[in-house]
Amino acid sequence: MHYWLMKTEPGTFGVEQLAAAQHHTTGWDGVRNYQARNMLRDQMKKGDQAFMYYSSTEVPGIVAIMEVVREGYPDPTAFDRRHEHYDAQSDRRNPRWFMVDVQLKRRLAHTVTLPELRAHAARELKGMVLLRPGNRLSVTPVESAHWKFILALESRAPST
DNA sequence: GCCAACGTTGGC
DNA sequence: GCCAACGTTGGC
Repeated sequence: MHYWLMKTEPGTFGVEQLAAAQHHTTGWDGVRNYQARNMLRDQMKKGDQAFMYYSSTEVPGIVAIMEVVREGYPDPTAFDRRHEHYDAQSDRRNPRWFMVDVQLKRRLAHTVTLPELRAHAARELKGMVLLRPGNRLSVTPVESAHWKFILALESRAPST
């Protein structure tokens, strides 16, 4: 089993919306970056776990755990002329963009914040892709040791 | 195939 | 709102 981190902006799609969705499940559509696309299409497997991460918010951080419940398939929003993620270069015969379905497993007891993660960037979370300078990938792999450590951070007192 | 210009991401 | 970092585009 592999672990991932998936970014979202709470104003666009937040954990409340995922919790309210049918079967607590949503298609993670709209990713328009080739590196992220490759992971969605080729690497993410049913049963993999993913952190839901809030970016572009007052306190960025990890808010929930999700599970991949459907493996990569073409992102239909790319075919929809009226959709903001429409891409004329993607067609059904040769789709360019892919997505997976994810299901909410649980919210974290409290947000594990970016500053909190950064505090461990030199040791326990060394090499974590999210923490690499200039990283902008919206889907990143998470090493299992890092995953476990972040869950241990969750059970500590919330940082301020 | 290089690389400058441009657009986007996302932390601060 | 600023801006650094990065990806993409397009002229040559």
